[in-house]
Amino acid sequence: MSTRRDTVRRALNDSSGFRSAQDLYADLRAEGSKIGLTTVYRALQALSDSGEIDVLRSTDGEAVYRACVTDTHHHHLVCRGCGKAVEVEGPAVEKWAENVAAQHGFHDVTHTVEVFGTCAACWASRG
Amino acid sequence: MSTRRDTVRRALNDSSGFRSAQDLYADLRAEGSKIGLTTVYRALQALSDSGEIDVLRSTDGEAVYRACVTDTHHHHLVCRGCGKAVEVEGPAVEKWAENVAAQHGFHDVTHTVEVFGTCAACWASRG
DNA sequence: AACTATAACGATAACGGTTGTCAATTTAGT
DNA sequence: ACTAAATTGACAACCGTTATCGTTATAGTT
Ligand SMILES: [Zn+2]
Ligand SMILES: [Zn+2]
Ligand SMILES: [Zn+2]
Ligand SMILES: [Zn+2]
Repeated sequence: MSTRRDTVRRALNDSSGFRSAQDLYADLRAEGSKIGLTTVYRALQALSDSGEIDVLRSTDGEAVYRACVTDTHHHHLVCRGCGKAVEVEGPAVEKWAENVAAQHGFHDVTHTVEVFGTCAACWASRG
Repeated sequence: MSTRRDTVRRALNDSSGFRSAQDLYADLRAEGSKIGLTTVYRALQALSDSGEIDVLRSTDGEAVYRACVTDTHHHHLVCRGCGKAVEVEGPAVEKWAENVAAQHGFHDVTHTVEVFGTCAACWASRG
């Protein structure tokens, strides 16, 4: 198994929120690593493909990644201020998605559900 | 009010699914319009800013737009094959999102919820 | 209608995130 | 050690989007 991939995974583990490839690249270079940007992208791709990390698109189209603790299906509550993310489950949402798809005759259904807000800390420090 | 903006809005109305800026540009040029790509982007931006159309990010990061019939808060059931989209409501989801955010002390909450699948027509024609 | 000020337009260049290329380096197997 | 295969990283290419800027259409005034 690749050393670089482990490096990227560890860097991602060190963060509590979603990070972009370029974020992680900057972090690693800042701590002295000689890793290349291409390798960071490749590692994230591989980790994402194998389901080890979660990926979603930020509002401006950038791909952001997270090493989640939960290994079952879940969603995220993300702070707009600091980027911190909480893993959440929603049985009601899962049911609803299946039902609404079935009602309209859709098959092979997936869904994306993300909740955004301002966390307590950011809310307090903003006045 | 701008003529070009109306042109883009009409082109979008003619489609039942989400379309990208480049899709719409291709459509309009194909039907003889001399519109420029920049203008299509500008029109979509303006329509999106004024809330007249919905925008979301496709899985590969491209921005896609739709002229929705419903003018209240809603979500979408989108066909992966033909792009057709159905507007759906989910009171259960709205409740859940609010609750989960409140539980974790988050304020000023929004959410994105999209359901993807293969519609009946695409499912039948695919075997 | 003619003139002017203002806004809209479109070709092109620039931008930013991402992916492809390929030679160099590292790793794994013998 | 020696070799074959995989990994790496600098660089260029790609693609969607945005900024620039000279041109054109629109609206208001005389
Ligand atoms: Zn926060
Ligand atoms: Zn789910
Ligand atoms: Zn379909
Ligand atoms: Zn909603």
